[in-house]
Amino acid sequence: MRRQYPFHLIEPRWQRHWLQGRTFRAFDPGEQIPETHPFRRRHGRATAPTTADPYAPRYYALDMFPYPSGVGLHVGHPLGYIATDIVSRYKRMQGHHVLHPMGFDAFGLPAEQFAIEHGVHPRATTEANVANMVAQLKALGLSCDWERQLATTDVHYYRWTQWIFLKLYNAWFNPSSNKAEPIETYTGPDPDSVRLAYLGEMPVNWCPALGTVLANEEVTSEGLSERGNHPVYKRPLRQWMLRITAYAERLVAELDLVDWPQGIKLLQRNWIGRSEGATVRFEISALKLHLEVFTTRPDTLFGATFMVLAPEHPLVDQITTGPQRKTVALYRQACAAKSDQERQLAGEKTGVFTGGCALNPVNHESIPIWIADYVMMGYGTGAIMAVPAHDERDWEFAAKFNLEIRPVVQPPGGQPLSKAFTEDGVSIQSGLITGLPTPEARQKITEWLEAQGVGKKTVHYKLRDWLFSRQRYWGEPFPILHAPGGEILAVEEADLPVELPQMDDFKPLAGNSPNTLPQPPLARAPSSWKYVVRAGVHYTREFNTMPQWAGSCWYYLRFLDPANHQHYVDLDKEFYWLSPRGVDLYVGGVEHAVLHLLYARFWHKVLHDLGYANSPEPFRKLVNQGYIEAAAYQDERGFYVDAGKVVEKDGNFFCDDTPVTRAYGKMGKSLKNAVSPEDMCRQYGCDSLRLYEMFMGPLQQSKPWNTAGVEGVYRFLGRVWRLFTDESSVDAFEQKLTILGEDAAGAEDALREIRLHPLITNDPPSLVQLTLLHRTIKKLTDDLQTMSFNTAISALMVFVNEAMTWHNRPVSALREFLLLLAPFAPHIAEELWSMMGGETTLSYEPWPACDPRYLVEDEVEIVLQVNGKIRDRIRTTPSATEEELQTRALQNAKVQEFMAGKTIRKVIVVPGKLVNVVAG
RNA sequence: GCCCGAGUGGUGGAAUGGCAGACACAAGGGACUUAAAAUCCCUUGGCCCGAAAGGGCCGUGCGGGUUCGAAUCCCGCCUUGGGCACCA
Repeated sequence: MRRQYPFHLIEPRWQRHWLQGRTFRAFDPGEQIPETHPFRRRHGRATAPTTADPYAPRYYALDMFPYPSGVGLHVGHPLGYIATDIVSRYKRMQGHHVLHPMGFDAFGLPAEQFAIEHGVHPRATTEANVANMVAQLKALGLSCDWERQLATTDVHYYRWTQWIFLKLYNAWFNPSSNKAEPIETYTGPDPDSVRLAYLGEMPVNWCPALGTVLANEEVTSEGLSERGNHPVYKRPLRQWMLRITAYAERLVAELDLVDWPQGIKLLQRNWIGRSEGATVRFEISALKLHLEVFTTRPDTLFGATFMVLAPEHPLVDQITTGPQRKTVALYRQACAAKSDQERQLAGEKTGVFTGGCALNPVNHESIPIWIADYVMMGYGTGAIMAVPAHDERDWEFAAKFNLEIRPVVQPPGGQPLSKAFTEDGVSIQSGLITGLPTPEARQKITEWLEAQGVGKKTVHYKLRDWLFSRQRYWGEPFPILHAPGGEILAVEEADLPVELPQMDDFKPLAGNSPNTLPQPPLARAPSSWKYVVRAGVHYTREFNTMPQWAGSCWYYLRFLDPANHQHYVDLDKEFYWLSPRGVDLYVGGVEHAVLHLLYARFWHKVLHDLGYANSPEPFRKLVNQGYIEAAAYQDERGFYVDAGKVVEKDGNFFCDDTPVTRAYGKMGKSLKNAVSPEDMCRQYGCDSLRLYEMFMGPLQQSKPWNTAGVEGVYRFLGRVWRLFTDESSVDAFEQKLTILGEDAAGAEDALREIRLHPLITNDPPSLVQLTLLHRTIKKLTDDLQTMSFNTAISALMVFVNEAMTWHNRPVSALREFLLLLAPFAPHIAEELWSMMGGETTLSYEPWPACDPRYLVEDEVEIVLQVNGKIRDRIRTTPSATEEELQTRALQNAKVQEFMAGKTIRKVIVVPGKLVNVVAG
């Protein structure tokens, strides 16, 4: 296949030019700008010509940074990077100061697993992988400020991750001010009980196969680890927790401040799971005890005919009466033996009676107390009042164990209940709230409970505190020391970082038994690291490490000031780039909806409360790119075969002559259908790759990769090349290349011998040419605003297809076109720009302005309809009045033909568009 | 089970109340060429009438509705992707 244009010379040349010229350096306010930098010509101020105009609008475009995995990138990864790069380049041309950084989320399981598999230290593999991926990313021509590159594993980075942890440890959430404050402002008896980072002994998700505990967010709904699908067990362990629940309310409410897809907001809201209700106190007079339950339907209290406790509830032993002890003990044992997964498979309800009874506070009836595993210890108080008439689960339980079902809410129709009625209705048989509709009943009974001192209005959340420690080597060490007596001492800020010790054996101790206990690898670290003396006391370091999410919680802040050794980020820079509402554009996969995005918002809010960040939210606008899918092929055994080896014959697929079946899935290693960006760049050039990824369809949508589809945009760039260049000089150049060798030293110089197309002239563009140009400018500007890259590229194609037929090619129009093309295909645009006499780079050239004069049309086509069906079209001036249009429509032969024999009932005229004659 | 999103030619998609299928891919035909590649031109949703020019009918997952007019709005269903799942 003949090469469309010499991208293999053009692309490296401009990538080198940008890098060496520091073209995409994001200058901070006050920073010295080199004399010759194109940024200076655009943004240098007359009064302070050497620094950037601090008042120019700034723009922060960010990608979710990648893991530096050993297999590198496939063409699915750059989708978002290309999108933010196009926006960055566009914003730069619009006069914004653009910050577009890139970094690596290098701690955590994948990097460590890779290191274990290859028997090398994770530091070494991480560094090699980062270097490889940087090269891959640079080859895409991203306009990143590489001087800000960082990795979460850099000591100078994780030092500040540890510093933020100390801030969390030394802070508490003050409910009266509704924000985090330094722990010193806490006046209660036990500061350790309110810290935002605390050691808690609680049932956690223990995954023996991974040798570590996991956060709730890392466990799937099947009770398996999100990474690797290993079984997970609940075990009570003493672990570091972050008090994210203190922020539950703000994490829900302040979603209103950000411009995110509704779906993502909904996912977060559902995960946080706010529900309003009441806590109600049930006395157990015989034992001088009481039980608290949480209910969202306090209006159904009069229908509570029994109570149910979680099997693990701490009061079960006291409540259980003699004759029931054996049954209860057996049932509790059976429950404990079940994994989360088994317990979630909701089969028939099980449970046993404890023998105890409690008093319903509203009517002082004595009701039996049961235990059942459909009540979870982890939500509410671990105990419920059961109202079988109005709760499906309670109904099922009552039906099975023959307990009373007492309706207390009348459905609108009033028919007798055949199943639980859970909607709103009118209270009946309910004392003081009888006759009230549900919302009022709920409010009135809550007030009554509060007045009686037996209950209060309560808000509950599904969100649990964040389990923050891992029994892994490759993570940030905690800046925490343990005294022999168990007291905790935080490492002084001045003593940070706590460096990860050099170790040869860093493998986690994995096991198959759920009863193996976590053993952090750092417990095997050298004694010199493990033991610390402070003020004569011998301390042991914390052996757990932080989870992968820690580093990604704040990297967008460190990009603002990556080399600062005094502060985690300079507050003035933070204010400049992030105020008032955070990163301007954040693009990444939807899979981080409740993990990274929730954690990062939490940290940001703490930093904000403590005065270390100005904005209340980290990410103002979020866009989720879709997945790139690709055909994947399975053989008879169901194993995936290398998609690159599959051939199609008459609609069937074969790999090495054995038949295989086709399916579509997310591109990646596991489906053996990855396509590498390098292959694409080698064959078509990265401008084509960029263009194709954007041309495939809307960014947010998942779509299948089709390598053949690249041909279309590649041909388009070939046409662009031929629009500008003289054919005979290109032929001469190609011949010279053949003689010199493709990559010979002189090859790049030979590029300069290519002349402009002879039809390119300095003549002013014609009206037709200007009309096309300005329509294209309008379309591109609108589409970039909404990130509709696919239709923007289509408009560029329309322009070129049209311009190829022109008899002259006016310089001014072509230059404007290049500026429109530049964000999408920057290399070819730069090359042609310089051929057209441009100096240095077009990156800071002003974005073309659309002149509305050229958008007005002197003639429009009007559609003529009869009863909604198109019968003819007429051409007319855009200013034609409704009357004129109506007259012309009614006189139209085709219209009359279809109206024949009918009477006109109505005529609808939409000026500039259509006339619809309604006849019958 | 509940909550979101999607469903348009052979394919990716465009059109978000006013011309369905922009722009591409693939396919077919032609020009150029010794040949190929590349390039350029033409055809390309289905069915029907016509020798042709041209014309008609149907068509945006399915069924209903609102409207002069619906791919687009509303109701019900089907398929599919994702999230949650005994959350009191």
